[in-house]
Amino acid sequence: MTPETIATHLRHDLLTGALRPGDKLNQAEIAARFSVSRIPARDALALLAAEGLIDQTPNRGARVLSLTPDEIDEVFDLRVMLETDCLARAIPRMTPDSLATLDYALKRSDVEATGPDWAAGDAMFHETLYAPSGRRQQIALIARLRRTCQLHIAAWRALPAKTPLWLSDHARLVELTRAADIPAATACLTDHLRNAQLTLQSAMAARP
Amino acid sequence: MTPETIATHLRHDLLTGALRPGDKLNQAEIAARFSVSRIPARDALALLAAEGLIDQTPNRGARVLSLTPDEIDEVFDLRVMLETDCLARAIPRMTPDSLATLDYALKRSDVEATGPDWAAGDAMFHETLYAPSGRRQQIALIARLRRTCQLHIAAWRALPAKTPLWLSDHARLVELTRAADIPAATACLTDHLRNAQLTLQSAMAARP
DNA sequence: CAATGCATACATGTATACATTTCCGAGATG
DNA sequence: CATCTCGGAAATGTATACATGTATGCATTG
Repeated sequence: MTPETIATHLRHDLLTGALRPGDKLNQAEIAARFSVSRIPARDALALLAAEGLIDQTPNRGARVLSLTPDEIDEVFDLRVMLETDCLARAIPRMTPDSLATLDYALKRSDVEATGPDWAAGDAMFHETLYAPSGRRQQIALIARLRRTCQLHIAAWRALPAKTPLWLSDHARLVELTRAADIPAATACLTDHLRNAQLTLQSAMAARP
Repeated sequence: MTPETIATHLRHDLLTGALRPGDKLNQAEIAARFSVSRIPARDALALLAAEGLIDQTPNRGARVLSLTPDEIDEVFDLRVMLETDCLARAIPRMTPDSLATLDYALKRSDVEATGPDWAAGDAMFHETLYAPSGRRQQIALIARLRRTCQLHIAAWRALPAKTPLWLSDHARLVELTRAADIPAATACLTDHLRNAQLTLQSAMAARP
């Protein structure tokens, strides 16, 4: 059981709502759960801290990242900026191959949408959408910001109710991408993200 | 000697060119240098990895981040996007107080510009410039990207020769910010960054 | 009764020792 | 002569034990 494996399990818990913002992560508990000493448990926490999913304070342990509504707005603004730019760069570089891969990703995310790991399918779809841009740094940054949002979305169960909506958004994104209509595609993506933002914000406002 | 302190020292070495991209970071050496066991040395490396300044590969140690010219271009593109946006948001929120602070930051960066830690002064100036935007996530992201560039700039000694140029850019940025001329200020900032990008690229091309 | 200080339990941080993996070069082999 | 294999040295990873720091409750005090 390596630190990466442990981090993967914990990441899953974080992104599915089993661990919620503000929750404390105890080294000894993690060590016991995975039958290792505290050292690899610490290493796993360091990995998650590097991804920005948890906050570590010296001598005070690790807590799940907890963003304020204002900070969440900020992150969504960043995502709109970075993701629309990435999509605009990806569209001119789409090949028949990458479009076929995208179709496949759409189908897969459709299937996973009703399961417990719907977020993984969503993330996979968007990664596939942006991949042809070839912007690895930017894509990694986007994935990171997406995860911090997903952390809160999962905790407030803010999206599953609107699954049909974002699935149709995805389908439309693929259409517009195939049509190489950059303005419409980026506008659609912006809408898609702003919707998620609103849904999350109202969920957080309803149950603080 | 805490891991944070060790990381601070190492970060200094990284951003001043004492440690260059691709260099290996040996846990035992770091531990010996700071008279601690390997555990805090490992923790310090984890902190630097979280900042994106080094790459860690399991069982194969840590190496200083080494970006390809293409990746550097990508990072500069991201910086232009994020920094101009941040500046555009900061300008309308400038107060007499923040402008005075900015003047002070300009003077300080001027003084430090000829010293060995010129980069710290540069970073401080830009942070002060963006601070009124109130966008903490964005500013943190910018600082991170700036550091990855600085890592390469220091290694190739790519900027010191052009110090007068970027100092005058800074002065002009303050002027335009005081005049609340957002288009001109963001254009100036874009130029400033593109110049740094070109200088670094040609330095890397000259001595690969 | 509120506030402060203290003691104890608990969590995190560090050192040492040992296990495992990787790296590098000597030697054999085709 | 090039390539492959193997062995030892060096580096990283992990477990255990101990040290240090933090938090919770209770007693004390104003």
